[in-house]
Amino acid sequence: MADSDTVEAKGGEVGRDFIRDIVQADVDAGRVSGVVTRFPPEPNGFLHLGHAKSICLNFGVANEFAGRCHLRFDDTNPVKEEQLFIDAIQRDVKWLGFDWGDNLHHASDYFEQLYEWAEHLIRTGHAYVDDTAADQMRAQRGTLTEPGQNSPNRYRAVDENLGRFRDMRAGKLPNGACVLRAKIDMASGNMNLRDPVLYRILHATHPRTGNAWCIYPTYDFAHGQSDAIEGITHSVCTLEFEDHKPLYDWLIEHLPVPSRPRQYEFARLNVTYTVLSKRILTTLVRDGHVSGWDDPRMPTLAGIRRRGVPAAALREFVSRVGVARANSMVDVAMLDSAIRDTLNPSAPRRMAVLRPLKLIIENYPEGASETLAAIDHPDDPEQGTRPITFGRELYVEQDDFMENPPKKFYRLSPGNEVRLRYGYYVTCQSIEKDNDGNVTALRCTYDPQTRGGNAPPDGRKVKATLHWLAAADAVPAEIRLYSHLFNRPDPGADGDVMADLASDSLDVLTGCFVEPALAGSPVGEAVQFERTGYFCADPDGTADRPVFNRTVGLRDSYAKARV
RNA sequence: UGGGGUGUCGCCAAGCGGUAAGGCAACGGAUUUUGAUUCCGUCAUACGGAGGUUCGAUCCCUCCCACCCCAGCCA
Repeated sequence: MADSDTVEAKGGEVGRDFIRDIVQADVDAGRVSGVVTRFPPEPNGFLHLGHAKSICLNFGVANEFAGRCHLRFDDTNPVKEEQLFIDAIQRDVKWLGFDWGDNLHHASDYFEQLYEWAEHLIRTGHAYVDDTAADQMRAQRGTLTEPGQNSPNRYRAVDENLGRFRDMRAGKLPNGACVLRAKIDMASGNMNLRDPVLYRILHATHPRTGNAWCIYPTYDFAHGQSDAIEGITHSVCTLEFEDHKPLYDWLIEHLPVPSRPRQYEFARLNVTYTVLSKRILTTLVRDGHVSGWDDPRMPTLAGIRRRGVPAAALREFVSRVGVARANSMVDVAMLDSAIRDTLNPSAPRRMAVLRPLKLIIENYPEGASETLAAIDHPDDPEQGTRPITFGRELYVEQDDFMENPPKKFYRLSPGNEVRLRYGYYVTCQSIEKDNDGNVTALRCTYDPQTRGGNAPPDGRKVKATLHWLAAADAVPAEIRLYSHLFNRPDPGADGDVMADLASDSLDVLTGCFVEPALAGSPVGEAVQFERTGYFCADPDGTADRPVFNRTVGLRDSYAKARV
């Protein structure tokens, strides 16, 4: 894992938001003796950018108020959950820089207690077993504008309910035979209060409890009670659970739970050109549109990490986005900006040529070469320098040459002089072409008085400085360029998300060269390829053939002006 | 005449009755051996709309409009 720094180690100021204001007010008023939050993922997929917002919020608040944040797996639906996801989630939360300490919990840890509380509800007349078939139950629930109807089983005797519920637990009934329902109000305007299901029969193997259970609590019955058991003071979730709060509170009030947690909701994160829906991300992986959950184009923490984004950049992004209750769509440019701002101060500079064009220096002695010094970081002299080789045959970027340049093209063109960074001034004298008219090489001359890239005695200036590599020791590499997975800012707005999948989100360049210093780059460690972008080695690479991922490009005002 | 939310600059987002923070983007300009970085500067007489209360309203009230969520034995 490339990024092991923790939030504590980073320090930094945190913005204010309505959640923090509520917590602060509760602390000030003495309503809570300590702040306890929780991040409660269901282990049915990988964590993504949206989860990062929740993680930073929950762990962040706990840290700021010297409280604690639990990692709790909301594992109440065994048919969707897997150990693979449980492991990945823990890895990703740690990578993001947060530590739950001893507070790793699972809703499944509370199955026995939850079961007892379900019986409590039955005994107090607040819950009943309903044998109504699922489709009929749906019909009886009414619609958004019409009230529902009471189930014929609603007034079964307590003893009968208890016996039936125990039969459910004992495995005497098949899936779907019946459910346990809370007895609330079938006419409520809030659908969640129309006798919600608390338990269903699921003959399935659970990743943690195995076959110990064949009935499982629903989210509504498990979540608030788990919060109460753990002493959560502020149960923060996303807006779509707002309608569940009355049920959350109802259950807490009708059960002998040990504490009184409160639920608060914030708007989930949306980012342009990406999708943060577990259902769709799962489809992308399952149908092979990406190489896996950690494909660098994926908005998953695993994918983002593999692309080379440091955890600190994600935290910075989340902090810039803020926390509010208004649905919004954040410009992905904000993420790119946070990544650049995080990487720029420290990423070592290197040279790499993505699309090589041979450059031959006619007046440089054949067979000769020399070693020059390249600065590792222009703003951080502490990083020092590294030796680079200069010779008669070099590679420069195809984009840095134009035979017939437009007005503001400062780079190489016939007759034009440029600086080769840390090398020499060179002037293009002529070009070589193949039979198809493609430029195959540039023939140049160099000025020996500009060694190191310094201006010559006559004070001549050049308008461009190019990156380059000596053909003699350039290391062949594969470089993968990624762009948005979707080709519109609001994928799926027209209905079919898959129809908006971009066909060109992955660009694999195979004839690339990188400087020798890059040969053994540790996987995931950020470097800046000068004038190109931030990159990191991908695990797919080998010692003699490294593979690099572009994390994010550099700002390019020339490219922008060009279009 | 179902319930619950939200509407402040192109995109996020502060603001909590006293005269519109900040970030991203954009656009100028300076410095620059990365057309990068950095640095300066520009960018809401205006807070969904209409009324009202007030000396004064983005902040309070009323009505209206738009958008989001809810009818899983998913979370």
